[in-house]
Amino acid sequence: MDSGSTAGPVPADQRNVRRHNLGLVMRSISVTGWSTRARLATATGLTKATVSSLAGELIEAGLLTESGAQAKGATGRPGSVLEVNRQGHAGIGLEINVDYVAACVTDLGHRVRYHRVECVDNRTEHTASLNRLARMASAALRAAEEFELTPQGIAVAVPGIVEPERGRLLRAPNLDWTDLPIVDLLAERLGLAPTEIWLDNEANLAALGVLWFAGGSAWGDFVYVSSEIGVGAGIVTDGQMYRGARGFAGEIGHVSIDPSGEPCGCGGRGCIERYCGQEAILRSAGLPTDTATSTGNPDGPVTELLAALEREEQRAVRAVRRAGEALGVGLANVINVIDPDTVVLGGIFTPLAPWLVEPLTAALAGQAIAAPWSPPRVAVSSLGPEAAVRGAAGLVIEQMLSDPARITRSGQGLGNNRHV
Amino acid sequence: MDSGSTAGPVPADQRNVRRHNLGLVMRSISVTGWSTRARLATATGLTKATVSSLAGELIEAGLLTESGAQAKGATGRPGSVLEVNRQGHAGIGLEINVDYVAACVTDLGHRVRYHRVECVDNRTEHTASLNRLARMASAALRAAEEFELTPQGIAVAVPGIVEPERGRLLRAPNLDWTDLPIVDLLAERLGLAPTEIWLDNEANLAALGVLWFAGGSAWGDFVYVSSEIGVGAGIVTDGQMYRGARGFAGEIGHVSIDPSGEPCGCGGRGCIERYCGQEAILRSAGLPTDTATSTGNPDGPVTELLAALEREEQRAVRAVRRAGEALGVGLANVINVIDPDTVVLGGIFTPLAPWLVEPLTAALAGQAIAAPWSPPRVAVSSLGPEAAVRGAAGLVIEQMLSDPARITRSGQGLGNNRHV
DNA sequence: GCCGCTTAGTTCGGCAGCCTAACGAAGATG
DNA sequence: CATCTTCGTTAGGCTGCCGAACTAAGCGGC
Repeated sequence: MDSGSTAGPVPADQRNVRRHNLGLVMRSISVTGWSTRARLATATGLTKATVSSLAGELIEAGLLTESGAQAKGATGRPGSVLEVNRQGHAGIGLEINVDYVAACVTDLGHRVRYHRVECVDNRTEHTASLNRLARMASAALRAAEEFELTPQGIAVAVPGIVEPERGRLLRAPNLDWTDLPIVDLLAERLGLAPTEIWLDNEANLAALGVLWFAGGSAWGDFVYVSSEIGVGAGIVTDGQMYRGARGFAGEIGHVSIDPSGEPCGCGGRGCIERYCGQEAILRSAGLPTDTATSTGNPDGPVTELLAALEREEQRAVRAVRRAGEALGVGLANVINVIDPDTVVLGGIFTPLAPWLVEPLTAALAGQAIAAPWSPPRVAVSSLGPEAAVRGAAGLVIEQMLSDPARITRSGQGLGNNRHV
Repeated sequence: MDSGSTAGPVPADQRNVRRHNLGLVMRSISVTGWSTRARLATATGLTKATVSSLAGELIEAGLLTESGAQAKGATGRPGSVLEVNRQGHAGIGLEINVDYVAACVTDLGHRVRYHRVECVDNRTEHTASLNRLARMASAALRAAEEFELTPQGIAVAVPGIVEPERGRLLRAPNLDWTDLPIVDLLAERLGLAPTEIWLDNEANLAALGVLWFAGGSAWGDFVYVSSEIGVGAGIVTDGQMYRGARGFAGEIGHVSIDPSGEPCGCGGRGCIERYCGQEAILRSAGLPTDTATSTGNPDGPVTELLAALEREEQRAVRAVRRAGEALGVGLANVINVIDPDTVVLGGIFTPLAPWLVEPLTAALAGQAIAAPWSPPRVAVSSLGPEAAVRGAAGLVIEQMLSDPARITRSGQGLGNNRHV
């Protein structure tokens, strides 16, 4: 939860150079999985001498491991292999959503080592939900310990509008929660410092999850759109999340595609959510909309919808096609404004994609201004509803990758600040 | 036109530190107008020793001037005043728009030293327009020389979609120009290297113009929306332009507010431009839409519209109010997606603001999701149609401010590369 | 008018961190 | 076993920031 933001202009000195280059080496290894000092030198543009020094520091900090020599056979001395240390640090991701709570543990190699989901309706008193979340967090921390991983932070995804600097949830319409200092409440329950816990919007973190865990870097700048109970989007530019001035960016669910349309709970009319939200699709398909145990639940109404689609029931197919069309119209507007390379569909859009994509693409082609000579790419996330928790855990991991110096300096592991 | 973009990850060394700190000092002086070494040290967080060294280099490069001592009277030795050098380097801005061509010269202090507009219809063969533009550029260069300013670059604003890296105009619907290598064509006519000329979208540069020449830094992240013949927007985040993956960001004119609305030339339906463009407003006000000599022309139809509004003619007032409402509905969607602090109105919206803002604000309040607890601010640019040329000239200036090292190193002034 | 006080700017030595160059290490090849 | 190639380390040099000491310049008190 450390601000990390631009606290005004700041002078640079050699430490910045070091920090930058440590991150550079870490990143470079992270994308290819492994490397050697010589390879790193050519990949990063640094000299062998400097890479040696940087690598030494990263190994010291437990971020890299040196694992024997490179496969022999080639001419010349074989390099010694450097890998991201998968036995060292870890990130913890948590998620509260309308109808489930989830936790996961990820190692520095972006491997998911632990993952739990509990289906439960959180549209009630928030205390119970937070207690449950704290229990799951504790379990995840214990699991990490069993794997001999030292967690370096916790990130929490929530389906609402957030003030990341202060760790507050401002408003979650679909949970009916308002103005909750989630980071503080959770820190207290876990006995951790609030600076060790981050909070962000579910769609934003899901976008990052897709970026880091589903090959999203190949998509360039992209908009991740997902539907669960609500419809949200996360915008990724230049490998970074675009959060907007106050962190409200990506509220695509309440983009209007028909100003004279049906009124929405947000006060507006004709919001995308009214056409493409889970409930809207189910209703228009003539299926029950009992969302209490839907998304994560194999017996939920989404499963029923999928079954109906498989059976080619016309009402279901038409409902999904209409949703795709509406989404396309709304997304075209988004594309005209932010010009992404790709649109990525997630959440329940992932399983619905076979029926959704064609009408969506058609609508995009009609309205997106750049469409004629560079039509927007449409991709489907393979993560489905897991994207957000993974993104949360990934956030912690990525902080280590891009600023390894933090670990180099600070004491190791979560919760150590208590004793200072 | 130098790419400057991220050519992959790049190693950092002490030179980066120097570059950063040179920029820091330059920026710091630029915002306050003047400073002293001691003040700079506290303002930037650098030490006096370092600031001294940096200032020396900047003076050497002609970016700063040292002008006598600070006003006496206070206790202690008075500092010696450092100012941005207004007699040194300059930026040249050019603009081609539908019904005029403009040029301006700006000094390092963001002062406009020269400004010319010629009203002319450019919706014809582009050769004539480019010839005219080159003539105006030459005149501006001569003017700079007369002021003893050395131009460091030229930036060109065009009303269309652009590939900034290659300096090509891809498509300008309102000019009916397609795929023109404007930078190359202009460089040839002026005998300059293409790397000394930048090209960008008119709305983007206008947004920067507003940021740098009309106190826009107080607005935080903002969306600048202007209407001339078309309706365009520029998005400024963190003091920088948001260009999107391919530079098409901000094409707000073709955001749709009614998917069953009137068809638009872009292929879509119900585009904002059909409601808030200059022609649309004039037509719905029952005025002639002869745009050949409108925006820059005191006898043009916009002047007539303003006169009608002053006379409180109902048809004109209703037309503008309807435009404001439509713009509000469209902007609400934009705000929900990119969450700016402020919306800034420019172009012909500037004079229309007294009649436009109220219905616009009302529409925003109804549909923007964050409106209830932090309503979007609406501001009006004082620059009107001059914003884009100024932004273009400012772009050159800002490059010098944020990376003074470029000048420190390179030969002085435009066109010197010819002789290398 | 001299002396001390305060603030400004410079000089100098120290240190971090990158670079170049040279060198030892480890395997392949003949 | 000598030679070749590539890898990684070590030593020395340079850039650039910092801290501290020093000089500069104005003010005010006696």
